[in-house]
Amino acid sequence: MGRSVPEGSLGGEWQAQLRARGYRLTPQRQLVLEAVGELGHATPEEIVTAVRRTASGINISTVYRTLELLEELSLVEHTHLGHGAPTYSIATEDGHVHLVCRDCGGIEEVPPSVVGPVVDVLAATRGFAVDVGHFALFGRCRACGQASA
Amino acid sequence: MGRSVPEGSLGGEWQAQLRARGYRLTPQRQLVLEAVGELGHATPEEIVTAVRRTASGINISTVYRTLELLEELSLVEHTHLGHGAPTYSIATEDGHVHLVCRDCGGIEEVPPSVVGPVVDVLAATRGFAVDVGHFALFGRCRACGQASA
DNA sequence: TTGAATGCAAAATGTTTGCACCCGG
DNA sequence: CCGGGTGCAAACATTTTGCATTCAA
Repeated sequence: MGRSVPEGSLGGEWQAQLRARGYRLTPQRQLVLEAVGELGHATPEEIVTAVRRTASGINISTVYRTLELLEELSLVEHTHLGHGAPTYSIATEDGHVHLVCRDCGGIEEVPPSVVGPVVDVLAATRGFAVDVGHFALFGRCRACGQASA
Repeated sequence: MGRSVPEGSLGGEWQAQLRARGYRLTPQRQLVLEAVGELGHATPEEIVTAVRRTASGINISTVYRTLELLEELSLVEHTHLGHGAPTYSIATEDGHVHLVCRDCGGIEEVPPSVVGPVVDVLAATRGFAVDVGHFALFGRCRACGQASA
C-alpha cells in the first residue's frame, strides 16, 4: 500500500549522494531501498523475500551489505526490537520511538516528542545523549492488556 | 567481588519456589543463578564461562534452559542491549533502565523513576503499559561525547 | 524407582567473509 | 577497461532441539 518512500528524504537525492561518495548505483541497491520503504520495520530476511518478487536471485549477503551501506549514508536506520533480527526502515529527520507488545508482537510508533523529557533529564544529569531513533520500548498494548484482564 | 545475590529477593526463598512448582533443585541451577548475581549484565556465554570456573563441564544448552526457567520464576530478567546476545541480571522489584553507549559500549543504569513521565504518557494516550525493566536506551555517554568534541 | 534435568551433537537462525565473475561508469 | 559490486559457498555466532544417560526426590 501507498508510496514506497517519503518524498522529502529520498526524491532522487540519494543516487547522486551515492556517486558523490564513490559508490555505484545498482538495481539491487534501488530495490532494497524501495523494499525498506514499502515494508517498514523489515528484517533482512523479509527484505530479500520482497525484492525477489521483482528481481529473482538477489542474494541475502548483498542485502546485508546494501543495508550497511544505506545506513552509512543515513538513508535507512535499524532498530532492535528485542528478539531475533533487527528491523530496517527509512531514516527520518528525528527518528521514531517503537512500542513493542510482548504478547502480540505488534509494533506501534510514537513521535519522539513523547520521550523528550527523558532525553533532557539524562543529558542534564548524566551527560548522556540519547539516540532516540535507536529506541525500543517493551510492554503490553491496549488490546492485549484488555484481553488478559 | 561481594555477595553473589541481593538478600531481599533471593535469600533462600527460591529453592522452595522451585519445588513448589514441581521443579528440581540442581547444582547447575544454583550456580547459574549465583553467576548471574555476581556478573550482572552477563550473556549466556559469559555465564557458562563463570560457572565453569567452579563446576567444569556445565553445558551451554543447560545454561539457556536454566535462564529460561529462572526468568519464568521471575528470579532473573534479560535485557537486549541492541547488539549480539541479551544480558541477564537478577530480577528486581522495579527493574532498571540501561544506558548503552554506542561508542565505548559501556552500560550505565539509572533508576526507573527517570522514565516515569514517559510511562505515564504512554499509559494515558495509548493504553500501553511499558515494561521498564526491558528497556535499553542508546546514545553517547559523557566521556565519549567529550572525547569526540 | 522414575521422570525431570543434563550433556552432547546436530539442526536451526542470523550474519559475515573470501573469492571468482560481472557490470556500472 | 577497471575496480567496485554481486553471487555463491563456507565460516561464524547464537540459540534450539532430539535423545540417551544421569540423578534429585
